[in-house]
Amino acid sequence: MIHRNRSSTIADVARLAGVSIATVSRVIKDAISELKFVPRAAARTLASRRTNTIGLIFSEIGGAFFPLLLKGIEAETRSAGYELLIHSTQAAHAQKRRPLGEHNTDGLLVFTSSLEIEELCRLSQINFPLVLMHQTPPDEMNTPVITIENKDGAEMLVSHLIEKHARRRIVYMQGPEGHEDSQWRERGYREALESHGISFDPGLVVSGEFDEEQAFASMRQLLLDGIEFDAVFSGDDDAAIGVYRALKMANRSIPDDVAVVGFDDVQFSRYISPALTTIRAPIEEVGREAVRQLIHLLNGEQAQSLTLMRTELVIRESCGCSPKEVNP
Amino acid sequence: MIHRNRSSTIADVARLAGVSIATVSRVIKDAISELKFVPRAAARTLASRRTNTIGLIFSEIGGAFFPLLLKGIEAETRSAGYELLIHSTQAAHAQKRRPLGEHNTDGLLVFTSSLEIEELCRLSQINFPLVLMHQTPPDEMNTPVITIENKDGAEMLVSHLIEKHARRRIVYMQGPEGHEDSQWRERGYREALESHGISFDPGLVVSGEFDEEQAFASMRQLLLDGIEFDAVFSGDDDAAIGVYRALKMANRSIPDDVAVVGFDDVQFSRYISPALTTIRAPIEEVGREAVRQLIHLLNGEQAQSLTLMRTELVIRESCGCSPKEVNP
DNA sequence: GTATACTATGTAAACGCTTTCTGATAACGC
DNA sequence: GCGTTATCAGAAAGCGTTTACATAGTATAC
Repeated sequence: MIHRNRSSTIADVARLAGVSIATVSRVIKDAISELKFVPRAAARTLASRRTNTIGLIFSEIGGAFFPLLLKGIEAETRSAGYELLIHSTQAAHAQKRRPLGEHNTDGLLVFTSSLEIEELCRLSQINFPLVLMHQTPPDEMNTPVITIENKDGAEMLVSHLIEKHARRRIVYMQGPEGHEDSQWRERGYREALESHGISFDPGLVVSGEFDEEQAFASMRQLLLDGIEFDAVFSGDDDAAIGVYRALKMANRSIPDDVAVVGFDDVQFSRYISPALTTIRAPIEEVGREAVRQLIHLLNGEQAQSLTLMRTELVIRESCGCSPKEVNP
Repeated sequence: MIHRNRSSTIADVARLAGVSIATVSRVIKDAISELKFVPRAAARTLASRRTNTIGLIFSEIGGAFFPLLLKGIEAETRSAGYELLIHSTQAAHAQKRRPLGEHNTDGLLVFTSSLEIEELCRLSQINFPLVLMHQTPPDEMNTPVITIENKDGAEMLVSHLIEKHARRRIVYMQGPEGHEDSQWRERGYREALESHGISFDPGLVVSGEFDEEQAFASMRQLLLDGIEFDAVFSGDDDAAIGVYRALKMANRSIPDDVAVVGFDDVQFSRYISPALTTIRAPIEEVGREAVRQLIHLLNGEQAQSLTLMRTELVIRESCGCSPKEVNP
């Protein structure tokens, strides 16, 4: 704020109104618009010990997933009267930068594993308000978590492939190592197989990293290796794009030769060809709910320790269902 | 030679301990990390009169456009050592909320018309560092602007439709009223027509609002009205989706009956069917550059008053070119 | 060996607001 | 009428840093 030239302070307002500074601080009603007075956030923060700001820590802003989450978070944060400071821990995890924390926010929203576990513990220990999204905290930490029904969703999806489309050799394209969403989805996948009497084949689990390119590469390899399969459960929709590309390149028809399903239902999923059958995750709502829980914490109220959002099967064409059954 | 027993400097300690000064210095650092000391941002801000924070004002976080822009902005902001405070002026424009400004940021990035013109002027008058994206400032304001070659892009696109695919009745689906990108694109559209001896028909300009639904509705109407056309230049890629839907519903083949082209080249553009021919706008780079210019301003240096980013024609299938010519 | 320039260190004054405290005045009960 | 309590301004004490200033100590030059 170097460039402010003689902008009015609370003292100016007090003088104009003929009252004390304290009065102005209390009764910030009149005289303010007169001088276009805007309280200096830093001074306020320093005195009141509240930043009035919520921090969001995220890993990758790129994907199709992020805008949905952010939209929910932004809207809810705003309507609660808070500011939003965002921080992405892209690539250089080792960056020296001081992360968001007690010094500049009232509370933190943390997505997946975008924050080192030790920093998480530190914040938790000093009782700093924290809400996790799509990540279970270590046992000793009692931090609210918002996540989605990954297992149920995956199970629905895979069961659909088995029951409606008679698929038996279903590839699971998993996400990044240790990614919780991916682990739960795999569990759902396995349970669906099991409950339909299909034995689990580790050779059908490949790495997709929730990333188009990686998914493409893994799919190519699978095809080159001559592994047989009649369906692919792509860990998320982004990876499904890579799967599509690899299959088309190999002249395998989707869904006739290989049925493909995704997870998340991001914007493009309905537009790709064939339209992707997937699981709709209430991503925006996850964001909103996370903020709500954090606000509870900020107000000293109790927060719900686990919020599990329902997921929903969205049937389109890539599983083998016909376009007619599809609603746009 | 220590005359008195006082005055132990870091060098004395070092000498006495038989280690280097650097070692002693490191000990101090250790003490800091030992106490997990993190300077309070507010106090720092108050004393130094710098927030070390850049503000971003945006209107709609939803679209496919936003993540790209944000990614560039976030990365560059971070690498310059600043924090990022984001604020969206969605829907309720009249919200009482105090916007980002002198009180909590060092400078502001403003996208399109997401900030009222009078607030813009106010900030400009108090010499507050400001950078505009995709929006020309009022004359008296000397604020740096980053924008893209909208006109050139549009002209390339339309010329391609005319020259390569012999289209003559080309619909322009414009963006929101007063949206600068849209205005320039229309100008490019008109110039392309003119330079090919095609007269401009106002009846072929319809409203798409850069929005899928609105584009869908306008397209339906056009079809119902029986207006003849053999191509559609959709103001942006989001709207192109709506155009696709309306045309498919009316059983018009893309690109045989109607060629469709978009603008922006967002993530899904290459995946929809047929793959969308469009203009690649360096959105992420716009974000980066905007931050760079703002940093210049913050450092008291001169900033470039206008940065015009080149756009590039991306030919896919929706214009009528064959898939073979396409690179993935 | 002294004068001078320079550096490191300590001290104290902002920074602009919130909040607690204090005294004065008003309202109230008996 | 007096004493007690509620009400309300104004005064003043922070809030946790930076920074300007003063001071002491050290190196450099003659």
